[in-house]
Amino acid sequence: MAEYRQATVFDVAKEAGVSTATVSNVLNRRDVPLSEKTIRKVEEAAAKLGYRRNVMAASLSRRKTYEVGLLLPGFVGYYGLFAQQMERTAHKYGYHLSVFSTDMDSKVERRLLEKLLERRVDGLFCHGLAMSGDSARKVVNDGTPILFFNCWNELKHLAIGTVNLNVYQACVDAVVHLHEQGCRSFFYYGNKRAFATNEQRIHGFREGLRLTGGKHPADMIDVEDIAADDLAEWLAERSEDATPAGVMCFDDWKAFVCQNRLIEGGYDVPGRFKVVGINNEFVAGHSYPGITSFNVPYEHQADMSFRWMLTHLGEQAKLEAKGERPFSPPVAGGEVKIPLTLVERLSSR
Amino acid sequence: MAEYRQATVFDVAKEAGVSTATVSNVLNRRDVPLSEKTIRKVEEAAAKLGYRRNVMAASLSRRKTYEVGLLLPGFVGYYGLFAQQMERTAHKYGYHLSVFSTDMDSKVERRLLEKLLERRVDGLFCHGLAMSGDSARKVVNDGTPILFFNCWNELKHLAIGTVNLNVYQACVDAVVHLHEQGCRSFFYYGNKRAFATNEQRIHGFREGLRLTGGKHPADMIDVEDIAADDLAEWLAERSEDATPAGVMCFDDWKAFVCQNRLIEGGYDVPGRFKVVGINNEFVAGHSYPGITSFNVPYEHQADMSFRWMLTHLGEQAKLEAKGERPFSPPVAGGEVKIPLTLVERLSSR
DNA sequence: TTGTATGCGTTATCAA
DNA sequence: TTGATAACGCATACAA
Repeated sequence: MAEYRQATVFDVAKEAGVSTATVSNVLNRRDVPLSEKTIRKVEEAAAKLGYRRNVMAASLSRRKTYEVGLLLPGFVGYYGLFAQQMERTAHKYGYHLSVFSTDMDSKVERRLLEKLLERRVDGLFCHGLAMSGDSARKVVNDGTPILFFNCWNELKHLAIGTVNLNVYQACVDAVVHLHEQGCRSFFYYGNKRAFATNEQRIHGFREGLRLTGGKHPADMIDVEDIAADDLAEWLAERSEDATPAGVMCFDDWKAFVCQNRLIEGGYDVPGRFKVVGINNEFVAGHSYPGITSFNVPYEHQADMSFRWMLTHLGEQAKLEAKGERPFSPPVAGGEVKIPLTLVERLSSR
Repeated sequence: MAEYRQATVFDVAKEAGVSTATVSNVLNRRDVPLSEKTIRKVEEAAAKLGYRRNVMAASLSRRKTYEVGLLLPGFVGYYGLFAQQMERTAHKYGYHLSVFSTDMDSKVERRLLEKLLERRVDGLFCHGLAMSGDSARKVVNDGTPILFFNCWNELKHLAIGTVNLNVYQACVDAVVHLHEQGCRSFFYYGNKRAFATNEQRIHGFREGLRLTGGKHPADMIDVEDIAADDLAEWLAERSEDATPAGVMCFDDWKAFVCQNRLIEGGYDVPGRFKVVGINNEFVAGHSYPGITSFNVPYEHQADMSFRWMLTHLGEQAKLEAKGERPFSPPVAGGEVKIPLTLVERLSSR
């Protein structure tokens, strides 16, 4: 129905018998003084006409979009859950979030970035795997603030800050945990294509080995080098039968694949092999055996990221209105580490 | 760096020594005739100044945003994968996609919808579970075209069309398949809270029972009524030991939970119980035993939806430019059924 | 083939 | 406390 033109401030102003400026003032609850009567008049007129503000016009006039971008390598697993939380957090602070997935394709990445800048997003949140150096410099040069999360490469110096899950520490903890559970040989099942986010885990894994005495046999596997079908055999050949071997995996999905291939091969989990993942996704909790993992405080990570960004954008007022204490970020360009917490399950008991 | 004001068409025009209209014409490759020379001049000027079009201004002037909304009940599993595909498809057709998750909360739904309408989206894609009647009517009344997917309730009559996965037929096929594999008793493990999308499956399940002779024992289970921990025992009590029982599940995640609880309870899958899911997610393919499921043609579903919407928006030209055959939608307000294809795995062999 | 002028719907700056 | 009015950046009918 309704081929009527949408009502504008102008229509509302006429209906209420005031000026457009007054309408705008009422509807945006500004700091200017307004009489109760005009407020009521305007609000009634707006309701009557079904007025709905035009975001384009407002953004154009205000020279601020209240839109932020989120650039991810993909949509599944951790990425999707983080996106969902970021969206909630954005709305909580009165922002609109545009989520894009680069599919790990640099052509796509460049195109999406261009789209984001054309939309004049007020700020950009970006996963370390989702942005190249060229793109990052383009954004900075454009004057758009960028905040990284899960970024461990040199690009982070271009950002206003970085919010990282402490996967390093998680891997340290995992090895220590596996050792406590009786493991005397260790494997890391990783994913080269995840670059720095993989290397962080490797560092943690090594540190864990060091802390547990130093000289247990250990080896690295990568999903790129060993087909899933060969995984169980590969692990069995390289580990003793007497004591359980611990397998630290890149994430829950790798752990899931690893554990299922082991079981398929007839190896007992957790008797012969113990498995640990990261992210504590649904699949970890509902597998049998349940997969030991690390819980991610999504809300905390998202809130931290957003408050940092808002502070940079000079929106402290907004934070305080939300009852949040004014956020004092770490050193500009610094890094915040979000701790992950171990969730023990049958796969490592 | 760069606290310069962003370059505008005006700046480009001055730099190139032409008018803003010419700049706009060149940059939008319109149907108007343009001399090679001015095209080059304008493009060089734009590149030199790092000009980037302002989407707000363009949308405002054009009275069209090239933005469409996608309203989902959540972000995980099928929803997330569909969102990712819709985003790709949107970009392919030159549109921007704003994805929102209602989290199955009607307050959230209303707020998000309002945001979408404020942004003057050209159209709205909406999951059947993500929109109430009031909201749907508000959208229609607003004049914004809406297209549903996976919607089986009466709301679909408010839409320009509906694109549904044929889960009914999938369930029919599943029961027939399980029967062929030797099952002589059947269960449907569903999810009441998914309303119509659950009922479609139930209808299919019943039809499958009818087709396979009619009088095999069968029963319904719902995730709301039976705790996952009790599931295995519940199923065992209600099925004979002599022949395998088939469990058709709402989706792969339910199948995953079901299968793992059965294995945990010491029941053989697929010997004692055979399990089938829907959606063919990663978890189905990489479980052990692999879970028989139904593959979803995401790209097809997304493309079909988009072309339907674009046709409604009068953008046939855009479709043809993309080399697509002009889409002739089914009856306006009609329903398209997307077939799912069985993927056999060990869980039902 | 190119330029002029106007409109798009808000917000913000003044002045009243 | 409220009202004119000038931006905001782009697209487009119409004129040249």
